[in-house]
Amino acid sequence: MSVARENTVSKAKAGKAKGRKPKKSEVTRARILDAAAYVFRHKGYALTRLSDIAKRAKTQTSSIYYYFESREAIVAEVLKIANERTSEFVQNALAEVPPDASAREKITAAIRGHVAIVLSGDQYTSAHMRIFDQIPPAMREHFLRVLDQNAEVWRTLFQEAREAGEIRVDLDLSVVRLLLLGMMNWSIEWYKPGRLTPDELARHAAILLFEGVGSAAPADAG
Amino acid sequence: MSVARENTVSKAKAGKAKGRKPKKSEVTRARILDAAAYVFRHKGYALTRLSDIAKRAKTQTSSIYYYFESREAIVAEVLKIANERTSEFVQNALAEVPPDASAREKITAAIRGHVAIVLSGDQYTSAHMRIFDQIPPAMREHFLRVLDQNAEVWRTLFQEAREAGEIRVDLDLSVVRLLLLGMMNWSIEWYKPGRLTPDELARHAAILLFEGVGSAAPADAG
DNA sequence: CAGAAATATGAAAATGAATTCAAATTTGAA
DNA sequence: TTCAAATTTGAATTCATTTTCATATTTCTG
Repeated sequence: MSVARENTVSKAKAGKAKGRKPKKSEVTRARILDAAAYVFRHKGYALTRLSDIAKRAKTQTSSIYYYFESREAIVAEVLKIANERTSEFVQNALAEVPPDASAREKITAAIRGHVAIVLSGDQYTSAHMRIFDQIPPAMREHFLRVLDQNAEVWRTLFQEAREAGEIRVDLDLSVVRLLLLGMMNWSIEWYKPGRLTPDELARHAAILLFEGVGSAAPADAG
Repeated sequence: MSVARENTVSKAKAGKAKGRKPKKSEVTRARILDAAAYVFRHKGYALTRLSDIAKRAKTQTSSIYYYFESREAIVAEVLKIANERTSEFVQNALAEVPPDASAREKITAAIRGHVAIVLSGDQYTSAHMRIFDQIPPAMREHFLRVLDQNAEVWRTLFQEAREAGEIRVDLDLSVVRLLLLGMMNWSIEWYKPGRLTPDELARHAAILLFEGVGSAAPADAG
């Protein structure tokens, strides 16, 4: 029932390296990014001050400029990392289902992965959801393209499902995919940890997607 | 099958009055609000300048202060109107279904109403979606309460549906309701007029909700 | 442990926008 | 037509924040 995966989020890796000792500047840079993600997540783009970020990163506002060109550069980096993580989570979840699984099983796994990261409390992902449509147009443009690339996995999954006859033919695949993404992404607006686990939410979403809420209910809508 | 009603959105009514000649100041105030909604919708909260609003309303930045206390006061008014309209649309859609209709039919109608306003291009509603989580915490707090009140209609509908045995019992009603709202609200992020009508999108959402994509398409599906 | 490179700092400058205000203009009622 | 009230205006003011910069401190290497 539960997903065994080690799909967890760690601190921003300072430097691409695996075992190399991180340079001090890399650590600081990562600390600033973590702080930025946190503040952006909680305050939104408009209300976030460089000084808020500096405070949380235990440094000076002016020090930030040693690591980043500008405020925008920080935002861009946060969004980039968020995208990487989201895509990673979905990939990991997918990697766990056996290759011969049905398309429906794969999609269900992907849903669990996506919901997991969205609701993980990961600051980067949360920040992304929160600030995406607050950023300057040019940057938005850029990340829309990134987003669209990441959507490719989903497109493929739904395509497979249709070919396997698992999706009724009077529905538009794109619309279905986007509605599903909507359910999942919007959940960050209302989800509060405690009453409901992400996996349980994912189960609901999968049921809505594939079976609908009608039990053996009277379909008679005359 | 289609929404026969004249569920349309008009310019901000200047003054509560029905037939009274609108005072000039009321007209101007409404023009500023319309402009504000438009700019907020397109630029988001952070990037909207009072001067943008003024320009679009064909007035001066400083003139705005004759009508509104502050920037915040404008935002608050825009959100208030948006909430009124959304709730109105859903109510209207509901008013059309015969009282003895099944809960499922009512919910389907409500979905059409909600999607209709969300995708209507109405500046107020769009602005609401766009800026809601960018506004200052206190205001957010306030409007969350308003939102929750408006959600009451939906709660009631789902409750009815469950009592009528139209919703399988292993699902949490709140979760289902919120996932549905998510599908619909998120659609503003990706919907582009043209390829797909709001009614068609609503149909997809209703199918996901009640039947899922896996079911066979009914032979005679309108 | 010296000296260079890397990093951090606080103060000052630059920016950009919201808001205030006193005065000018327009409106509408008598 | 007149005059008070309503509305508009542009110029200051205020304010908060980003960014720059010259200098100080720390870290790392040899």
